[in-house]
Amino acid sequence: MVDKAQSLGIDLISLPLIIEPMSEPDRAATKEKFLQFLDQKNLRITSQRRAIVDTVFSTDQHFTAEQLLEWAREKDSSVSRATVYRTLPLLTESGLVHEMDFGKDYKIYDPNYAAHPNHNHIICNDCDKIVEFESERLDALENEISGKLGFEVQSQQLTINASCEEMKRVGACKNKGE
Amino acid sequence: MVDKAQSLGIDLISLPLIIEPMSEPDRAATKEKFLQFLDQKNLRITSQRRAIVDTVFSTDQHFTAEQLLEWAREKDSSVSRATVYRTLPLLTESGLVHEMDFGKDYKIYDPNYAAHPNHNHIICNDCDKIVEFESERLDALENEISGKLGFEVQSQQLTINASCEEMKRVGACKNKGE
DNA sequence: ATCAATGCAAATAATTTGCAAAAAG
DNA sequence: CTTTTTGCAAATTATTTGCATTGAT
Repeated sequence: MVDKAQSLGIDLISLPLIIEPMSEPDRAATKEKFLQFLDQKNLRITSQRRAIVDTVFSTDQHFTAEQLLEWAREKDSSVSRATVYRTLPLLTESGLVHEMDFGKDYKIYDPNYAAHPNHNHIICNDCDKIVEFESERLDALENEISGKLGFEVQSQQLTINASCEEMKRVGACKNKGE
Repeated sequence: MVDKAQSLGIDLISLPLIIEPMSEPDRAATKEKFLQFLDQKNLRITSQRRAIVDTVFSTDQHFTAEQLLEWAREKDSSVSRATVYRTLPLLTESGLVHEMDFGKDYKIYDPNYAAHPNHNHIICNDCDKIVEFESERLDALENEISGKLGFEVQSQQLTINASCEEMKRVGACKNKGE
């Protein structure tokens, strides 16, 4: 996508981009990285961990701990809630999954940071849909601001709560129902 | 501060600004707004609510529910934890205090949104100090990005986790210990 | 064999809530 | 007086943890 746009002479720097879903090979490669991460820490690859990891990297969807438990149990019914909660910190520590808090009473996990380490979220207040996007201009501005204030950015999270313009015009959100 | 900079010909749009603490009169006016908010909802101004509200708008510091309880009890020892937890949603609903989640297991409340509705936070990983700043360029970029993606911004939160450059050079964080 | 990892069930901790008594208007 | 608000203590809920057992290497 980037190559195509560049060949067309489009100025990508000025474009905010909705991020593409990770491809299956990308997800498989990310899973492999996580297995290596476990190996480096001399952690064992149990059948339960394998079920959890397979689940996490089989989707580009956000998920909660409870959803992960449910999905992982479809692959291996012996997976317990405790093991899910013990595995999630390993996933976030590896940097391949990010933990997010959108003000609900549960955490949300995002497996798309491996491919898009600086992406951000717009949450539609009408349909609760979450759109992921990245913007190089935004990254640059954050670096500039932080530098002027005497800091160096290590990570950042921007969440924009928004309404669909469609909703206001037509009275219904085009994203509704997904 | 803004006027001074403008008279000097400084381009404020390009400057990220660390926000100034709210002045005592500003805080008093904000408290008044909240009392009006209670009145509009036909809610009673009890001695406990008065102690809580006096506490909240006597500072520009962030606080937790537990801290608010402790501080409010210094003004009125009859304030209970339940009343604090029942009053916090009123404060956030009024828009004069914002609830924030920085990944800890408790919420943090910020009374500075009345004066600076779009401000953001840089958290120093070395000393945990939180710096509040605002940037019109950032606001403009967020609006532009949202618009291109078909949304209209309603609110936003940007948190930058950063390290002090001072820390890296000198090995100690100049903000440490506050 | 050895030691990490598991499931279970109990523990934690922030926040919420039912209820009878107290207080605001 | 009437209705809201309170404190208390019990409940809730996501997450964490102790421990005896199981399983990976």
